[in-house]
Amino acid sequence: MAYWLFKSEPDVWGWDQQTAKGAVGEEWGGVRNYQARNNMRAMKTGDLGFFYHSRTGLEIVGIVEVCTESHPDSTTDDPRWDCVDVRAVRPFVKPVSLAQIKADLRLKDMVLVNNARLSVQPVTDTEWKTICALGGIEP
DNA sequence: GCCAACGTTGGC
DNA sequence: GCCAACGTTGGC
Repeated sequence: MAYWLFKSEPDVWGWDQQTAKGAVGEEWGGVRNYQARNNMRAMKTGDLGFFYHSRTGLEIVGIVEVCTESHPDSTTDDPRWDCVDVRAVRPFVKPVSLAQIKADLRLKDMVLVNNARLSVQPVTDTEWKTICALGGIEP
């Protein structure tokens, strides 16, 4: 079981919209970056991910679960692009801000800190536990 | 809204 | 296969 982080601009697709999709979830389409796509191809059903609000918000707001493994992205005919479906699991009691993450030495190696532009990224077990604690929930 | 950092494209 | 030009992302 692996952990991930999904970025979205809340003006385009936010946590509230994700939550409204319920257990059915929603396709994480529109990704046009090979590294991000490869990360999605590596995902298994049941893997968990953080839901991060980029550009505005700049915080992790909740947890999603991969509910459908990699398949062709319906937002394009280009066969290069695949994506997974994710569903909302639970919100953080307290969102964890980028500033908080940057200030925490335990999180200094996070991809979020070191490769800000990658929109779908891996998260280590340790980072997962640390951030869940900061968010006020059990991992 | 700006712009630095990064990824992609395409001419050579 | 290099690299300049261009487009996009995302923090500030």
